[in-house]
Amino acid sequence: MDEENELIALRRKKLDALRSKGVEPFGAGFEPSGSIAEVREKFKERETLRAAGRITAHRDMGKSHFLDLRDATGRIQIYIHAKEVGAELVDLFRLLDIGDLVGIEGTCFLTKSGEPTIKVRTLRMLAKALRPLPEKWHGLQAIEVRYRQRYLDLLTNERSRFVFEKRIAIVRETRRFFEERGFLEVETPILQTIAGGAAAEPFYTHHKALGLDLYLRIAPELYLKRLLVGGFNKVFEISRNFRNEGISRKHNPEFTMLEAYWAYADFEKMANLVEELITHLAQVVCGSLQIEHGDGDGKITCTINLKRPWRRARYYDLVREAAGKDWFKLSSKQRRERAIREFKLEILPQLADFEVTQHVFEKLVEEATVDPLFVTHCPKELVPLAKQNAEDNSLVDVFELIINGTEIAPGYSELNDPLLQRQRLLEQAGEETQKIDEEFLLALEYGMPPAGGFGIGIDRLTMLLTGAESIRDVILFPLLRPKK
RNA sequence: GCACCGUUAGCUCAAUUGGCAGAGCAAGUGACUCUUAAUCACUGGGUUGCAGGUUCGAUUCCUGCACGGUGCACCA
Repeated sequence: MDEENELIALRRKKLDALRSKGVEPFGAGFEPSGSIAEVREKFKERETLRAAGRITAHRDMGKSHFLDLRDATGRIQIYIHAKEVGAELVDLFRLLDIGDLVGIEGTCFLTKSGEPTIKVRTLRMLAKALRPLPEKWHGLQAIEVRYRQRYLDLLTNERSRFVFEKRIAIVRETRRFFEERGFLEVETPILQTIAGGAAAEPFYTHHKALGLDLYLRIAPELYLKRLLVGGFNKVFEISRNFRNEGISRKHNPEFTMLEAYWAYADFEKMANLVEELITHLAQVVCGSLQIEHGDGDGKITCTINLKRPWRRARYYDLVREAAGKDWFKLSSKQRRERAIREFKLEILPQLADFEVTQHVFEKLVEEATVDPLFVTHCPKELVPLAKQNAEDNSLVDVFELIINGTEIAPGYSELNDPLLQRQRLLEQAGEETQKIDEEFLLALEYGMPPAGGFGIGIDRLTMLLTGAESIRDVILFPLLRPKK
């Protein structure tokens, strides 16, 4: 079908014409004087420079032609004059299209309007584009195509490229942050026989030679803790996790997680570390602690203030603030009535009391939070892998960091009692005792130092720092159904 | 999985109540020796996502399907 398209047919004809002239349309081995930004820096009138890039515009003046040559670093204008170059180059030039990749060599000069321009002396075809690029002014708008053919999005939408450059900077700076503090970056298995460390539906796969069913990890946690047992006292991993769940604005089936563990630290120390990390990233990546989020038209809808210190508050206090001072004095029935009538929540009758409270918390506290908030001392039912609070056994020593209505990072004082850990995992597994990671429990029995740990979803953090409203805008190739 | 919305030229978008499917960019031809969203003239380009239905007539109304978006559900 596409082969019938006249635009493609024409370009194929030009491709054939190039070959019949003995010009290879997909060249190799061109050495430019640098990236186009570097070429602009080296630009000096009458100097000879070489540049490589994609032709993105062609302004035809008859005998004079101006073209824009672009790469990710910038744009430079090149110039060809029909009477000042040989017939061979003119012929070659006629077969160029917008979108082609070329390498040129020529002399620097300034046009009368002062534009740095290279007058082409030789031109090498590097790659003929057989399909036209999206329109130059509006760029590529179709959301689906931007995800499916991300290269077109990156090529035509500067904003999109900035988002991914920021994401790259976030990962790079995160590594530097941890290395400066003596943390070791480690790699742990993605293929696991038991998908532990979180409660999520895993993907499964199979190893042929071993005849072994395997899962893709849902979290690296249980392996990082084995390393704490092994004496690596400060470790972190930036890793892809896989969860076989629904896709949404905030969920992609594969996503990138940062997890860090620090022996002898506790959840409060980890909260400090998270605060330092995120403010550092905001400073380096955004140059500011005021993060603006806007709607599609660029109107600013909210400003997140990351200035330290961040508020820390206990779970029960926050619930009382939002749901009423008397909330925990109410009967189970009264709470349900209030949740349904006043807070307009859907509360199914089979929910436990703590789940009713959690629903209220999510709606009234979480969704309303803009600036960073550490929620601490959660009820233990919500977080079974954390240490119990020394003064109140119904609470655990954890924080949940909330920014802009989203859970950004949970952190714990990690449970290191192997017997209690076994009990919690058993409670969680219920009937499915095969899901208990015995190797992990074995490791704990050798003694794991008390430690603080936390996890941050890199994707959601990138959303926060770039103002992206969808996780697909911060993942280069988000999962989509194949197009038939 | 459920609900709502969307899908028109290579790209960005129009199309009145159901009445000849259009524009800009891109493309082709021509003009122009400094343009830069170049300009000017002319030309080509469409199975309106796919399959049905209603109708004299469907981009428009109805049904089903595909893909996407948003919300819900799922998501220690």
